[in-house]
Amino acid sequence: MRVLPDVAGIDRTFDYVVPADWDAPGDPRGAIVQPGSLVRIDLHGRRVGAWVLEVDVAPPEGVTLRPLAKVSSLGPPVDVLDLARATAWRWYGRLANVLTTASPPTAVRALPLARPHVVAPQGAGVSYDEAFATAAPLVLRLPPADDAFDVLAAATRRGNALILAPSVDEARTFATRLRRSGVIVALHPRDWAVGAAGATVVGVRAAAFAPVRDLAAIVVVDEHVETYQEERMPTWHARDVCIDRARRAGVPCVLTSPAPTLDALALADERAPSRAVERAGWPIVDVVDRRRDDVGHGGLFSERIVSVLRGEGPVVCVLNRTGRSRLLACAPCGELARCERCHSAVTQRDDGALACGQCAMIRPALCASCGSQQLKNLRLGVTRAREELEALAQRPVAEVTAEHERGDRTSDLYIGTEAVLHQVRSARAVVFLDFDQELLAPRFRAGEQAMGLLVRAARVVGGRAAGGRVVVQTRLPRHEVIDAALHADPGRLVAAERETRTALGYPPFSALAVVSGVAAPAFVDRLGSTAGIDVMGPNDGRWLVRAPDHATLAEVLAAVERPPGRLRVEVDPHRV
DNA sequence: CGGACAAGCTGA
DNA sequence: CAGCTTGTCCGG
Repeated sequence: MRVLPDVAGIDRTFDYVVPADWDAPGDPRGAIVQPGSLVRIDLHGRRVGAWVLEVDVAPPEGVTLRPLAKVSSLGPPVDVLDLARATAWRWYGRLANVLTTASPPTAVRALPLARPHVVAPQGAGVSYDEAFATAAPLVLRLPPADDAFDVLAAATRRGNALILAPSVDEARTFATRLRRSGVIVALHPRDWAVGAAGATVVGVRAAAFAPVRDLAAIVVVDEHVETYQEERMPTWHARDVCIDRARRAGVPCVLTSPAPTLDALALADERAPSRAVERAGWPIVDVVDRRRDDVGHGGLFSERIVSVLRGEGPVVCVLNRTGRSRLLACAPCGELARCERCHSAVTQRDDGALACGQCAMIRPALCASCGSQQLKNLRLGVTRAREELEALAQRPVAEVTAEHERGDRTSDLYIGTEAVLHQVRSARAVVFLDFDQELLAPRFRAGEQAMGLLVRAARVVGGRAAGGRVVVQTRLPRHEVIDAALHADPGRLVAAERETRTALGYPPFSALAVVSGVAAPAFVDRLGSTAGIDVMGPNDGRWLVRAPDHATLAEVLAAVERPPGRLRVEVDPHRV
Protein backbone atom coordinates (compact mmCIF):
# COMPACT_ATOMS: atom_id res chain seq x y z
CA MET A 1 0.00 0.00 0.00
CA ARG A 2 1.64 3.25 -1.13
CA VAL A 3 0.52 6.35 0.78
CA LEU A 4 1.16 10.09 0.64
CA PRO A 5 1.25 11.87 4.03
CA ASP A 6 -0.80 15.06 4.35
CA VAL A 7 2.10 16.76 6.07
CA ALA A 8 3.55 19.92 4.58
CA GLY A 9 7.24 19.41 3.99
CA ILE A 10 7.03 15.71 3.21
CA ASP A 11 6.44 15.45 -0.50
CA ARG A 12 7.05 11.74 -0.97
CA THR A 13 5.30 8.43 -0.62
CA PHE A 14 5.78 5.61 1.89
CA ASP A 15 4.74 1.98 1.85
CA TYR A 16 2.63 0.30 4.54
CA VAL A 17 0.74 -2.96 4.94
CA VAL A 18 -2.96 -3.38 5.62
CA PRO A 19 -3.39 -5.05 9.02
CA ALA A 20 -4.43 -8.67 8.46
CA ASP A 21 -7.62 -8.44 10.55
CA TRP A 22 -8.99 -5.61 8.35
CA ASP A 23 -9.20 -8.05 5.48
CA ALA A 24 -11.38 -10.46 7.44
CA PRO A 25 -14.78 -10.98 5.83
CA GLY A 26 -17.35 -8.58 7.24
CA ASP A 27 -14.81 -6.03 8.44
CA PRO A 28 -15.79 -2.73 6.78
CA ARG A 29 -12.26 -1.34 7.05
CA GLY A 30 -10.93 -3.61 4.32
CA ALA A 31 -13.49 -2.28 1.85
CA ILE A 32 -12.76 1.36 2.64
CA VAL A 33 -9.04 1.00 2.00
CA GLN A 34 -8.76 1.70 -1.70
CA PRO A 35 -6.92 4.26 -3.83
CA GLY A 36 -7.92 7.76 -2.71
CA SER A 37 -8.94 6.72 0.82
CA LEU A 38 -7.77 8.67 3.84
CA VAL A 39 -5.84 6.67 6.44
CA ARG A 40 -3.75 7.37 9.54
CA ILE A 41 -0.17 6.14 9.67
CA ASP A 42 2.62 6.05 12.23
CA LEU A 43 5.46 7.95 10.61
CA HIS A 44 8.74 8.66 12.33
CA GLY A 45 7.22 8.67 15.78
CA ARG A 46 4.01 10.51 15.13
CA ARG A 47 0.58 9.70 13.78
CA VAL A 48 -0.39 11.59 10.66
CA GLY A 49 -3.04 11.47 7.96
CA ALA A 50 -2.30 10.14 4.49
CA TRP A 51 -3.94 9.24 1.19
CA VAL A 52 -3.74 5.78 -0.29
CA LEU A 53 -2.29 6.25 -3.77
CA GLU A 54 -1.76 2.65 -4.84
CA VAL A 55 -2.47 -0.82 -3.59
CA ASP A 56 -0.49 -3.94 -4.50
CA VAL A 57 2.84 -2.21 -4.94
CA ALA A 58 6.24 -3.84 -4.57
CA PRO A 59 7.98 -2.03 -1.68
CA PRO A 60 11.64 -1.03 -2.11
CA GLU A 61 14.29 -3.54 -0.99
CA GLY A 62 15.27 -3.69 2.64
CA VAL A 63 12.49 -1.74 4.32
CA THR A 64 10.24 -3.32 6.91
CA LEU A 65 6.71 -2.16 6.41
CA ARG A 66 4.60 -0.97 9.31
CA PRO A 67 0.86 -1.52 9.35
CA LEU A 68 -1.64 1.28 8.66
CA ALA A 69 -2.88 2.63 11.98
CA LYS A 70 -6.45 3.49 11.04
CA VAL A 71 -8.73 4.13 8.09
CA SER A 72 -10.54 7.45 8.30
CA SER A 73 -12.66 7.95 5.22
CA LEU A 74 -13.33 7.26 1.61
CA GLY A 75 -11.50 9.71 -0.63
CA PRO A 76 -11.31 10.88 -4.21
CA PRO A 77 -12.04 8.14 -6.77
CA VAL A 78 -9.31 7.10 -9.22
CA ASP A 79 -10.36 9.48 -11.99
CA VAL A 80 -10.10 12.42 -9.60
CA LEU A 81 -6.83 11.05 -8.24
CA ASP A 82 -5.39 11.11 -11.76
CA LEU A 83 -6.79 14.60 -12.32
CA ALA A 84 -5.16 15.76 -9.08
CA ARG A 85 -1.81 14.34 -10.19
CA ALA A 86 -2.06 16.13 -13.53
CA THR A 87 -3.03 19.37 -11.77
CA ALA A 88 -0.10 19.21 -9.36
CA TRP A 89 2.18 18.69 -12.35
CA ARG A 90 0.71 21.42 -14.55
CA TRP A 91 0.71 24.07 -11.77
CA TYR A 92 3.87 22.87 -10.06
CA GLY A 93 2.27 22.13 -6.72
CA ARG A 94 2.21 19.40 -4.16
CA LEU A 95 -0.19 16.58 -4.75
CA ALA A 96 -1.21 16.66 -1.07
CA ASN A 97 -2.54 20.20 -1.49
CA VAL A 98 -4.72 19.21 -4.44
CA LEU A 99 -5.91 16.06 -2.65
CA THR A 100 -7.04 18.14 0.31
CA THR A 101 -9.37 20.00 -2.07
CA ALA A 102 -10.53 16.72 -3.59
CA SER A 103 -11.34 15.03 -0.27
CA PRO A 104 -14.62 15.04 1.65
CA PRO A 105 -14.99 17.76 4.33
CA THR A 106 -16.09 15.16 6.91
CA ALA A 107 -15.34 11.45 7.05
CA VAL A 108 -17.35 9.26 4.68
CA ARG A 109 -17.45 5.59 5.71
CA ALA A 110 -19.95 4.46 3.09
CA LEU A 111 -21.74 5.95 0.11
CA PRO A 112 -25.49 6.47 0.16
CA LEU A 113 -27.66 4.64 -2.35
CA ALA A 114 -27.83 6.56 -5.63
CA ARG A 115 -31.28 7.66 -6.63
CA PRO A 116 -32.20 7.02 -10.27
CA HIS A 117 -31.23 9.74 -12.73
CA VAL A 118 -34.06 12.10 -13.67
CA VAL A 119 -34.14 13.83 -17.04
CA ALA A 120 -34.90 17.55 -16.78
CA PRO A 121 -37.65 18.62 -19.16
CA GLN A 122 -36.71 20.78 -22.12
CA GLY A 123 -37.74 24.38 -21.39
CA ALA A 124 -39.49 26.79 -23.73
CA GLY A 125 -36.32 28.73 -24.57
CA VAL A 126 -33.34 27.96 -26.78
CA SER A 127 -32.21 24.33 -26.76
CA TYR A 128 -28.60 23.83 -25.84
CA ASP A 129 -28.65 20.05 -26.26
CA GLU A 130 -26.57 20.36 -29.40
CA ALA A 131 -23.74 22.04 -27.47
CA PHE A 132 -23.22 18.73 -25.67
CA ALA A 133 -23.29 16.60 -28.78
CA THR A 134 -19.51 16.59 -29.19
CA ALA A 135 -16.79 15.84 -26.69
CA ALA A 136 -14.66 18.80 -27.85
CA PRO A 137 -14.73 21.69 -25.37
CA LEU A 138 -16.99 24.57 -26.34
CA VAL A 139 -17.32 28.21 -25.27
CA LEU A 140 -20.91 29.38 -25.39
CA ARG A 141 -21.11 33.14 -25.60
CA LEU A 142 -24.28 34.12 -23.75
CA PRO A 143 -25.17 37.82 -23.53
CA PRO A 144 -25.32 39.19 -19.97
CA ALA A 145 -29.11 39.18 -19.81
CA ASP A 146 -29.26 35.48 -20.74
CA ASP A 147 -29.33 32.95 -17.97
CA ALA A 148 -27.13 29.84 -18.06
CA PHE A 149 -29.88 27.67 -16.59
CA ASP A 150 -31.03 26.20 -19.90
CA VAL A 151 -27.43 25.17 -20.58
CA LEU A 152 -27.27 23.41 -17.21
CA ALA A 153 -30.57 21.66 -17.87
CA ALA A 154 -29.24 20.45 -21.21
CA ALA A 155 -26.14 19.11 -19.44
CA THR A 156 -28.23 17.12 -16.99
CA ARG A 157 -30.20 15.57 -19.85
CA ARG A 158 -27.02 13.69 -20.73
CA GLY A 159 -26.69 12.17 -17.26
CA ASN A 160 -24.84 13.21 -14.11
CA ALA A 161 -23.35 16.62 -14.80
CA LEU A 162 -20.66 18.60 -13.02
CA ILE A 163 -21.61 22.27 -12.82
CA LEU A 164 -19.32 25.03 -11.60
CA ALA A 165 -20.55 28.52 -10.70
CA PRO A 166 -18.35 31.47 -9.68
CA SER A 167 -19.89 32.07 -6.25
CA VAL A 168 -21.52 30.03 -3.50
CA ASP A 169 -24.72 32.03 -3.93
CA GLU A 170 -24.98 31.26 -7.61
CA ALA A 171 -24.16 27.59 -7.03
CA ARG A 172 -26.91 27.35 -4.44
CA THR A 173 -29.42 29.07 -6.69
CA PHE A 174 -28.62 26.80 -9.63
CA ALA A 175 -28.84 23.74 -7.38
CA THR A 176 -32.27 24.78 -6.14
CA ARG A 177 -33.58 25.47 -9.61
CA LEU A 178 -32.30 22.16 -10.96
CA ARG A 179 -33.90 20.31 -8.04
CA ARG A 180 -37.17 22.02 -8.83
CA SER A 181 -37.06 20.55 -12.30
CA GLY A 182 -36.59 17.11 -10.77
CA VAL A 183 -32.82 16.63 -11.10
CA ILE A 184 -30.99 14.85 -8.26
CA VAL A 185 -28.42 17.46 -7.17
CA ALA A 186 -25.48 17.27 -4.79
CA LEU A 187 -24.18 20.61 -3.56
CA HIS A 188 -20.40 20.42 -3.25
CA PRO A 189 -18.64 20.05 -0.86
CA ARG A 190 -21.46 19.39 1.62
CA ASP A 191 -22.96 16.54 -0.41
CA TRP A 192 -19.60 15.00 -1.40
CA ALA A 193 -20.86 11.46 -0.82
CA VAL A 194 -24.07 12.02 -2.81
CA GLY A 195 -22.05 13.00 -5.87
CA ALA A 196 -19.71 10.06 -5.36
CA ALA A 197 -22.75 7.75 -5.31
CA GLY A 198 -24.14 9.33 -8.47
CA ALA A 199 -25.84 12.71 -8.94
CA THR A 200 -25.46 16.01 -10.72
CA VAL A 201 -22.91 18.01 -8.70
CA VAL A 202 -23.06 21.79 -8.37
CA GLY A 203 -20.36 23.82 -6.67
CA VAL A 204 -17.73 26.53 -6.91
CA ARG A 205 -14.05 26.29 -7.88
CA ALA A 206 -13.21 23.27 -5.71
CA ALA A 207 -15.99 21.24 -7.30
CA ALA A 208 -13.66 20.72 -10.26
CA PHE A 209 -12.36 17.87 -8.05
CA ALA A 210 -15.73 16.65 -6.78
CA PRO A 211 -16.42 12.94 -7.25
CA VAL A 212 -19.16 12.40 -9.84
CA ARG A 213 -20.16 8.83 -10.50
CA ASP A 214 -20.88 8.23 -14.22
CA LEU A 215 -19.94 11.79 -15.14
CA ALA A 216 -21.67 12.72 -18.40
CA ALA A 217 -21.00 16.45 -18.95
CA ILE A 218 -19.26 19.46 -17.42
CA VAL A 219 -20.38 23.10 -17.44
CA VAL A 220 -18.37 26.06 -16.16
CA VAL A 221 -20.67 29.08 -15.80
CA ASP A 222 -19.14 32.50 -16.44
CA GLU A 223 -15.69 31.14 -17.13
CA HIS A 224 -14.24 34.69 -17.22
CA VAL A 225 -14.70 35.21 -13.46
CA GLU A 226 -11.46 35.31 -11.49
CA THR A 227 -12.71 33.24 -8.56
CA TYR A 228 -12.08 30.13 -10.63
CA GLN A 229 -8.36 30.43 -9.96
CA GLU A 230 -7.04 29.12 -6.66
CA GLU A 231 -4.93 31.73 -4.91
CA ARG A 232 -2.95 29.32 -2.74
CA MET A 233 -0.31 27.10 -4.30
CA PRO A 234 -0.77 25.36 -6.61
CA THR A 235 -2.64 28.16 -8.36
CA TRP A 236 -4.80 25.92 -10.55
CA HIS A 237 -7.64 27.30 -12.61
CA ALA A 238 -10.94 25.40 -12.40
CA ARG A 239 -11.77 26.11 -16.04
CA ASP A 240 -8.57 24.47 -17.22
CA VAL A 241 -8.94 21.61 -14.75
CA CYS A 242 -12.49 20.98 -16.00
CA ILE A 243 -11.39 20.93 -19.63
CA ASP A 244 -8.73 18.38 -18.71
CA ARG A 245 -11.21 16.34 -16.69
CA ALA A 246 -13.73 16.28 -19.53
CA ARG A 247 -11.06 15.18 -21.98
CA ARG A 248 -9.96 12.36 -19.68
CA ALA A 249 -13.52 11.22 -19.15
CA GLY A 250 -14.42 11.65 -22.83
CA VAL A 251 -17.41 13.86 -21.98
CA PRO A 252 -18.44 17.29 -23.30
CA CYS A 253 -17.30 20.44 -21.50
CA VAL A 254 -19.19 23.66 -22.04
CA LEU A 255 -17.92 27.02 -20.79
CA THR A 256 -20.32 29.94 -20.74
CA SER A 257 -19.52 33.64 -20.64
CA PRO A 258 -20.79 36.91 -22.08
CA ALA A 259 -17.15 37.83 -22.71
CA PRO A 260 -14.99 34.71 -23.05
CA THR A 261 -11.35 34.99 -22.07
CA LEU A 262 -8.50 34.42 -24.48
CA ASP A 263 -7.49 31.52 -22.26
CA ALA A 264 -10.82 29.80 -22.85
CA LEU A 265 -10.80 30.58 -26.57
CA ALA A 266 -7.35 29.04 -26.84
CA LEU A 267 -8.70 25.75 -25.51
CA ALA A 268 -12.20 25.59 -26.90
CA ASP A 269 -14.22 26.43 -29.99
CA GLU A 270 -16.60 29.35 -29.62
CA ARG A 271 -20.29 29.45 -30.39
CA ALA A 272 -21.61 33.02 -30.51
CA PRO A 273 -25.24 34.11 -30.77
CA SER A 274 -26.50 36.15 -33.71
CA ARG A 275 -25.68 39.87 -33.58
CA ALA A 276 -29.33 40.67 -32.97
CA VAL A 277 -29.62 38.29 -30.03
CA GLU A 278 -26.37 39.45 -28.53
CA ARG A 279 -27.24 43.13 -28.86
CA ALA A 280 -30.59 42.55 -27.21
CA GLY A 281 -28.86 40.97 -24.23
CA TRP A 282 -26.60 43.94 -23.53
CA PRO A 283 -27.83 47.25 -22.12
CA ILE A 284 -27.22 50.66 -23.64
CA VAL A 285 -23.76 51.91 -22.71
CA ASP A 286 -23.18 55.64 -22.30
CA VAL A 287 -19.58 56.77 -22.55
CA VAL A 288 -18.70 60.04 -20.88
CA ASP A 289 -15.38 61.39 -22.16
CA ARG A 290 -13.76 63.17 -19.27
CA ARG A 291 -10.61 64.41 -20.94
CA ARG A 292 -11.97 67.90 -21.33
CA ASP A 293 -13.57 68.11 -17.89
CA ASP A 294 -12.23 70.01 -14.98
CA VAL A 295 -11.23 67.21 -12.64
CA GLY A 296 -10.27 69.40 -9.73
CA HIS A 297 -12.41 69.55 -6.62
CA GLY A 298 -15.78 67.85 -7.10
CA GLY A 299 -14.97 66.74 -10.60
CA LEU A 300 -16.03 63.15 -10.16
CA PHE A 301 -19.56 63.76 -11.36
CA SER A 302 -20.13 64.93 -14.89
CA GLU A 303 -23.20 66.74 -16.18
CA ARG A 304 -24.44 63.49 -17.69
CA ILE A 305 -24.53 61.83 -14.30
CA VAL A 306 -26.57 64.64 -12.84
CA SER A 307 -29.22 63.98 -15.45
CA VAL A 308 -29.11 60.24 -14.82
CA LEU A 309 -29.70 60.85 -11.11
CA ARG A 310 -32.90 62.74 -11.81
CA GLY A 311 -34.93 59.76 -13.09
CA GLU A 312 -36.95 57.22 -11.12
CA GLY A 313 -35.58 53.93 -9.79
CA PRO A 314 -32.37 52.73 -8.20
CA VAL A 315 -29.00 53.99 -9.41
CA VAL A 316 -25.66 52.41 -8.51
CA CYS A 317 -22.38 54.33 -8.64
CA VAL A 318 -19.16 52.33 -8.67
CA LEU A 319 -15.81 53.74 -7.54
CA ASN A 320 -12.65 51.98 -6.61
CA ARG A 321 -11.30 51.85 -3.09
CA THR A 322 -9.09 54.68 -1.87
CA GLY A 323 -5.40 54.04 -2.12
CA ARG A 324 -5.56 51.70 -5.06
CA SER A 325 -6.43 54.71 -7.16
CA ARG A 326 -3.31 56.52 -8.24
CA LEU A 327 -3.58 57.91 -11.69
CA LEU A 328 -1.69 60.72 -13.37
CA ALA A 329 -3.21 62.90 -16.03
CA CYS A 330 -1.77 65.67 -18.18
CA ALA A 331 -2.90 69.04 -16.80
CA PRO A 332 -3.37 70.86 -20.12
CA CYS A 333 -4.80 68.10 -22.33
CA GLY A 334 -6.23 65.62 -19.82
CA GLU A 335 -4.54 62.59 -21.40
CA LEU A 336 -3.72 59.82 -18.92
CA ALA A 337 -0.09 58.94 -18.36
CA ARG A 338 0.38 55.35 -19.52
CA CYS A 339 3.20 53.00 -20.25
CA GLU A 340 4.30 53.22 -23.90
CA ARG A 341 4.97 49.53 -24.02
CA CYS A 342 2.10 47.79 -22.21
CA HIS A 343 -0.40 50.67 -21.77
CA SER A 344 -0.74 50.23 -18.00
CA ALA A 345 -1.00 53.26 -15.74
CA VAL A 346 2.35 54.64 -14.63
CA THR A 347 3.28 56.17 -11.31
CA GLN A 348 5.69 59.00 -10.63
CA ARG A 349 8.88 58.08 -8.78
CA ASP A 350 10.64 60.36 -6.30
CA ASP A 351 13.06 61.50 -9.03
CA GLY A 352 10.08 62.53 -11.16
CA ALA A 353 10.36 59.79 -13.79
CA LEU A 354 7.33 57.71 -14.72
CA ALA A 355 7.52 54.01 -13.90
CA CYS A 356 5.23 51.27 -15.16
CA GLY A 357 3.84 49.04 -12.41
CA GLN A 358 3.57 46.11 -14.77
CA CYS A 359 6.57 45.93 -17.08
CA ALA A 360 8.97 48.16 -15.11
CA MET A 361 9.60 50.45 -18.07
CA ILE A 362 10.74 53.95 -17.10
CA ARG A 363 10.33 57.17 -19.04
CA PRO A 364 10.58 60.90 -18.39
CA ALA A 365 7.53 62.80 -17.08
CA LEU A 366 6.13 64.02 -20.36
CA CYS A 367 2.61 63.76 -21.71
CA ALA A 368 2.69 61.29 -24.59
CA SER A 369 -0.01 63.24 -26.37
CA CYS A 370 0.97 66.94 -26.09
CA GLY A 371 4.47 66.86 -24.62
CA SER A 372 3.54 68.89 -21.57
CA GLN A 373 5.50 68.36 -18.38
CA GLN A 374 2.58 69.32 -16.15
CA LEU A 375 1.01 66.19 -14.70
CA LYS A 376 -1.54 66.07 -11.92
CA ASN A 377 -2.75 63.37 -9.56
CA LEU A 378 -6.30 62.07 -9.71
CA ARG A 379 -7.62 60.53 -6.55
CA LEU A 380 -10.83 60.31 -4.58
CA GLY A 381 -12.18 57.75 -2.11
CA VAL A 382 -15.67 56.34 -1.75
CA THR A 383 -16.56 58.19 1.45
CA ARG A 384 -15.76 61.61 0.01
CA ALA A 385 -17.52 60.71 -3.20
CA ARG A 386 -20.64 59.76 -1.25
CA GLU A 387 -20.78 63.16 0.42
CA GLU A 388 -20.46 64.85 -2.94
CA LEU A 389 -23.10 62.63 -4.47
CA GLU A 390 -25.50 63.34 -1.63
CA ALA A 391 -25.07 67.07 -2.14
CA LEU A 392 -25.52 66.69 -5.87
CA ALA A 393 -28.58 64.42 -5.76
CA GLN A 394 -30.07 66.14 -2.72
CA ARG A 395 -31.16 62.83 -1.26
CA PRO A 396 -29.56 60.15 0.94
CA VAL A 397 -26.99 57.77 -0.55
CA ALA A 398 -26.18 54.26 0.72
CA GLU A 399 -22.49 53.36 0.76
CA VAL A 400 -21.58 49.74 0.06
CA THR A 401 -18.08 48.29 0.19
CA ALA A 402 -16.90 44.72 0.75
CA GLU A 403 -16.22 45.56 4.41
CA HIS A 404 -19.28 47.51 5.45
CA GLU A 405 -22.52 49.20 4.58
CA ARG A 406 -23.14 52.78 5.64
CA GLY A 407 -25.66 55.50 5.14
CA ASP A 408 -29.33 55.17 4.36
CA ARG A 409 -30.44 51.58 3.75
CA THR A 410 -33.79 52.66 2.37
CA SER A 411 -32.17 54.86 -0.24
CA ASP A 412 -32.35 53.87 -3.88
CA LEU A 413 -29.08 55.63 -4.63
CA TYR A 414 -25.95 53.57 -3.95
CA ILE A 415 -22.26 54.23 -4.12
CA GLY A 416 -19.50 51.75 -3.46
CA THR A 417 -16.61 49.68 -4.71
CA GLU A 418 -17.32 46.84 -7.12
CA ALA A 419 -18.86 44.95 -4.17
CA VAL A 420 -21.93 47.12 -4.70
CA LEU A 421 -22.56 45.24 -7.97
CA HIS A 422 -22.86 42.00 -6.01
CA GLN A 423 -25.22 43.44 -3.44
CA VAL A 424 -27.66 45.46 -5.47
CA ARG A 425 -29.65 43.02 -7.59
CA SER A 426 -31.35 45.39 -9.95
CA ALA A 427 -31.07 49.05 -10.89
CA ARG A 428 -32.08 51.51 -13.57
CA ALA A 429 -28.50 52.63 -14.11
CA VAL A 430 -24.97 51.69 -13.11
CA VAL A 431 -22.41 54.47 -13.26
CA PHE A 432 -18.68 53.81 -13.28
CA LEU A 433 -17.33 57.06 -11.89
CA ASP A 434 -13.75 56.35 -12.83
CA PHE A 435 -13.40 53.39 -15.13
CA ASP A 436 -9.78 54.14 -15.99
CA GLN A 437 -8.65 52.55 -12.73
CA GLU A 438 -9.94 49.27 -14.11
CA LEU A 439 -8.73 49.71 -17.65
CA LEU A 440 -5.20 50.55 -16.65
CA ALA A 441 -4.60 48.27 -13.69
CA PRO A 442 -1.05 46.93 -13.89
CA ARG A 443 -2.13 43.38 -14.70
CA PHE A 444 -2.03 41.89 -18.15
CA ARG A 445 -5.62 40.67 -17.77
CA ALA A 446 -6.83 44.15 -16.75
CA GLY A 447 -8.87 44.51 -19.94
CA GLU A 448 -10.73 41.24 -19.46
CA GLN A 449 -11.30 42.03 -15.80
CA ALA A 450 -12.69 45.47 -16.65
CA MET A 451 -14.97 43.73 -19.14
CA GLY A 452 -16.07 41.45 -16.31
CA LEU A 453 -17.20 44.50 -14.36
CA LEU A 454 -19.22 45.77 -17.32
CA VAL A 455 -20.85 42.34 -17.54
CA ARG A 456 -21.84 42.53 -13.87
CA ALA A 457 -23.21 46.02 -14.40
CA ALA A 458 -25.08 44.87 -17.49
CA ARG A 459 -26.79 42.15 -15.45
CA VAL A 460 -27.83 44.65 -12.79
CA VAL A 461 -29.57 46.89 -15.33
CA GLY A 462 -30.83 44.12 -17.64
CA GLY A 463 -30.98 43.89 -21.42
CA ARG A 464 -31.63 46.63 -23.98
CA ALA A 465 -35.40 46.20 -23.79
CA ALA A 466 -35.36 46.74 -20.02
CA GLY A 467 -34.24 50.30 -20.71
CA GLY A 468 -31.41 50.27 -18.20
CA ARG A 469 -28.11 52.02 -18.78
CA VAL A 470 -24.48 51.54 -17.96
CA VAL A 471 -22.68 54.88 -17.78
CA VAL A 472 -18.91 54.86 -18.06
CA GLN A 473 -16.86 57.92 -17.20
CA THR A 474 -13.44 57.65 -18.76
CA ARG A 475 -10.51 59.43 -20.26
CA LEU A 476 -10.06 56.51 -22.65
CA PRO A 477 -13.36 56.56 -24.55
CA ARG A 478 -11.93 54.56 -27.43
CA HIS A 479 -10.52 51.80 -25.28
CA GLU A 480 -11.32 48.36 -26.72
CA VAL A 481 -13.15 47.27 -23.55
CA ILE A 482 -15.55 50.18 -23.79
CA ASP A 483 -15.82 49.76 -27.52
CA ALA A 484 -16.76 46.08 -27.10
CA ALA A 485 -19.45 46.81 -24.49
CA LEU A 486 -20.79 49.77 -26.47
CA HIS A 487 -21.32 47.56 -29.51
CA ALA A 488 -22.36 44.50 -27.48
CA ASP A 489 -19.55 42.73 -29.28
CA PRO A 490 -16.97 41.09 -26.99
CA GLY A 491 -15.17 39.87 -30.11
CA ARG A 492 -13.73 43.37 -30.49
CA LEU A 493 -11.96 43.06 -27.16
CA VAL A 494 -10.72 39.59 -28.01
CA ALA A 495 -9.16 40.83 -31.23
CA ALA A 496 -7.36 43.69 -29.48
CA GLU A 497 -6.23 41.55 -26.57
CA ARG A 498 -4.95 38.87 -28.88
CA GLU A 499 -2.77 41.40 -30.64
CA THR A 500 -1.27 42.87 -27.45
CA ARG A 501 -0.64 39.54 -25.81
CA THR A 502 0.92 38.03 -28.89
CA ALA A 503 3.25 41.01 -29.14
CA LEU A 504 4.21 40.87 -25.47
CA GLY A 505 4.33 37.09 -25.24
CA TYR A 506 1.65 36.84 -22.57
CA PRO A 507 -0.67 33.86 -22.03
CA PRO A 508 -2.25 32.08 -23.74
CA PHE A 509 0.60 32.62 -26.20
CA SER A 510 3.13 31.55 -23.60
CA ALA A 511 3.14 29.84 -20.21
CA LEU A 512 4.31 31.95 -17.27
CA ALA A 513 5.41 31.26 -13.72
CA VAL A 514 6.50 33.71 -11.05
CA VAL A 515 9.14 32.35 -8.68
CA SER A 516 9.64 33.92 -5.25
CA GLY A 517 10.58 33.09 -1.66
CA VAL A 518 13.94 32.62 0.08
CA ALA A 519 14.75 29.58 -2.03
CA ALA A 520 13.99 31.44 -5.26
CA PRO A 521 17.57 32.56 -6.05
CA ALA A 522 18.88 29.00 -5.73
CA PHE A 523 15.96 27.63 -7.74
CA VAL A 524 16.39 30.13 -10.54
CA ASP A 525 20.13 29.48 -10.51
CA ARG A 526 19.50 25.77 -11.05
CA LEU A 527 17.05 26.57 -13.82
CA GLY A 528 20.05 28.24 -15.38
CA SER A 529 19.93 28.58 -19.11
CA THR A 530 17.59 25.71 -19.88
CA ALA A 531 16.89 25.68 -23.58
CA GLY A 532 13.52 26.93 -24.68
CA ILE A 533 12.68 29.10 -21.68
CA ASP A 534 13.33 32.69 -20.61
CA VAL A 535 14.08 33.68 -17.05
CA MET A 536 13.60 37.37 -16.27
CA GLY A 537 14.29 39.27 -13.09
CA PRO A 538 14.66 39.58 -10.26
CA ASN A 539 12.08 42.28 -9.87
CA ASP A 540 11.15 42.86 -6.23
CA GLY A 541 12.61 39.46 -5.36
CA ARG A 542 10.47 37.73 -7.97
CA TRP A 543 11.61 36.03 -11.14
CA LEU A 544 9.46 35.47 -14.20
CA VAL A 545 9.84 32.21 -16.08
CA ARG A 546 8.39 32.05 -19.56
CA ALA A 547 8.00 28.94 -21.67
CA PRO A 548 6.28 28.51 -25.02
CA ASP A 549 3.63 26.25 -23.51
CA HIS A 550 2.59 24.57 -20.28
CA ALA A 551 3.98 21.15 -21.16
CA THR A 552 7.43 22.69 -21.52
CA LEU A 553 7.05 24.86 -18.43
CA ALA A 554 6.02 21.95 -16.21
CA GLU A 555 8.78 19.77 -17.60
CA VAL A 556 11.44 22.40 -17.01
CA LEU A 557 10.29 23.28 -13.49
CA ALA A 558 10.04 19.63 -12.44
CA ALA A 559 13.52 18.86 -13.76
CA VAL A 560 15.08 21.27 -11.25
CA GLU A 561 16.01 19.88 -7.86
CA ARG A 562 14.06 21.86 -5.28
CA PRO A 563 16.41 23.78 -2.99
CA PRO A 564 15.67 23.87 0.75
CA GLY A 565 13.64 26.81 2.07
CA ARG A 566 10.39 28.49 1.18
CA LEU A 567 9.71 28.52 -2.52
CA ARG A 568 6.64 29.96 -4.16
CA VAL A 569 6.04 29.11 -7.79
CA GLU A 570 2.93 30.73 -9.14
CA VAL A 571 2.01 29.22 -12.50
CA ASP A 572 -0.42 31.36 -14.53
CA PRO A 573 0.15 34.40 -12.31
CA HIS A 574 -2.59 37.03 -12.62
CA ARG A 575 -0.05 39.74 -11.90
CA VAL A 576 3.24 39.84 -13.71
C1' DC B 1 6.43 19.14 9.39
C1' DG B 2 8.60 17.74 13.73
C1' DG B 3 11.33 14.25 16.36
C1' DA B 4 16.13 12.48 16.93
C1' DC B 5 20.49 13.18 17.39
C1' DA B 6 24.98 15.55 16.94
C1' DA B 7 27.74 19.38 17.33
C1' DG B 8 28.49 23.78 19.56
C1' DC B 9 28.28 26.99 23.55
C1' DT B 10 28.27 28.31 28.43
C1' DG B 11 29.25 28.39 33.26
C1' DA B 12 31.03 26.30 37.50
C1' DC C 1 31.19 18.06 31.59
C1' DA C 2 26.03 18.63 32.54
C1' DG C 3 22.58 21.27 30.54
C1' DC C 4 21.13 23.88 27.10
C1' DT C 5 20.65 25.84 22.17
C1' DT C 6 21.10 25.35 17.21
C1' DG C 7 21.45 22.75 13.01
C1' DT C 8 20.78 18.89 9.94
C1' DC C 9 18.66 14.84 8.62
C1' DC C 10 14.95 11.83 7.51
C1' DG C 11 10.62 9.28 7.80
C1' DG C 12 8.21 2.87 5.14
